[in-house]
Amino acid sequence: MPKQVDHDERRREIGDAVCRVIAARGLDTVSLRHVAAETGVSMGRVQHYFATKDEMLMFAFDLISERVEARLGAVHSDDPATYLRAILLELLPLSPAARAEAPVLAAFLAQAVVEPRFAEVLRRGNDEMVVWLAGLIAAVRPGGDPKRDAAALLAFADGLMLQVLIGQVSPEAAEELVDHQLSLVLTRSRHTGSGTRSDSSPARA
Amino acid sequence: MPKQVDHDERRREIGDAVCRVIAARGLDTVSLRHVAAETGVSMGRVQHYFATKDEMLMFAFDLISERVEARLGAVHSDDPATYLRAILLELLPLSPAARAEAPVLAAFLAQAVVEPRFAEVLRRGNDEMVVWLAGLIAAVRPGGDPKRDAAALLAFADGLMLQVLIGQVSPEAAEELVDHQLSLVLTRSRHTGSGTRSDSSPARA
DNA sequence: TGTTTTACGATGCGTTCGCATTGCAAAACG
DNA sequence: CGTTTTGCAATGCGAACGCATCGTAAAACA
Repeated sequence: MPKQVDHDERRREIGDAVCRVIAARGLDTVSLRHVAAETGVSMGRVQHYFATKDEMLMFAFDLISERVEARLGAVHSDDPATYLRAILLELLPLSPAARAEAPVLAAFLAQAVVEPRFAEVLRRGNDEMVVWLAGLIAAVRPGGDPKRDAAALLAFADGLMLQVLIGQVSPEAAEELVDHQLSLVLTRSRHTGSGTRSDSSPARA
Repeated sequence: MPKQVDHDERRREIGDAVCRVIAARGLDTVSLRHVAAETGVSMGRVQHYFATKDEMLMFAFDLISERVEARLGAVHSDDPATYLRAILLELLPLSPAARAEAPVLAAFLAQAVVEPRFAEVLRRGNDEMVVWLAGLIAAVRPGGDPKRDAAALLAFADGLMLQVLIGQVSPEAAEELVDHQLSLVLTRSRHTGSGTRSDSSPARA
């Protein structure tokens, strides 16, 4: 046999190329030939490490998921409010690493709308995030409904990520929006009731 | 010539089929043949009304954009807070119409990340929304930074739309989150400062 | 050292794609 | 009423696709 090769390492190389293709031109432009070219190897090699295109895409999905997770896990702070802020900012395409990964996440997020297999993985990750963030929120501001606040913050962060990606919101503005949103969530929100309804009309025409 | 036909009507029929294909199986599965089959006509007809696939997709994009706009325009209320709430809820896949359009929007949103032509249109629509919502916010709660609040609400709504689409958040929970978020934004937020920073450490590891 | 096994490059196959071309029935128009 | 124009179906073409197959250089193993 030829030189013993690190199987997982090779797979990561190819998976990384898949992510680059997705980030540069979209999930639908991923083909075995493009990925091979991006990796700088032959198509046969790609096929050697992935039986099907689908398996390759799933691997790439797991790969960026792990990377985002690692990036989030590397965030630390003793102060829960600072910690929370740092985590939210890490979800946005602000750092070079996040800027590289966010378009890939966005592509898989959209694909999850029509492919339940992706959606399931995303839901699991999001559920973990809700629990995590809720703990931090409760530490900063006891009482209220920390899980609800966490879910709202995550929706906000996801939407903001996309807005930054399409150039709707600048990185600086995004950071300011995060700070503002955090100040809203962390300062009060004691009540558990339904919120804002200020009259009883059906509000639709 | 054969029976005079309403050109725009035919184009809308086909564009509608494009949206259905996108919603059911994703933007990348759109092909002239699939669209023709979905419309129940021959491929030649599709080609007769759209010179290129790209033109067809752009038309479909404009089509759902107009529909969402129409849906938002149909919302009315005398009370600004109720009005604002109704608009935000209309952005979520809660009604049957919105449930049909949201997956299409999500697909184009993701495509906009790698195709600037889509991004530009989305940015314009979003800018209008910011101005619109900011006016309502200012009417409910004078002072503060209504444009910032509007931008934050839109990011929140976009993210929440996706979370509902992937089954992460139920429609009922989404409605409650909107109410909660509105109560946060509309009740106070007087300050203009940078927000939450609670210590001076860099917050990253 | 001979054998086997591994890691690939190369090539081919059947399908599907976007798009161009062609043909023709039918109705509007002179 | 014939001519022209329009609306479309049908078909063909080259490219790209995922995937299967085959061939082979090379290293681990006996």
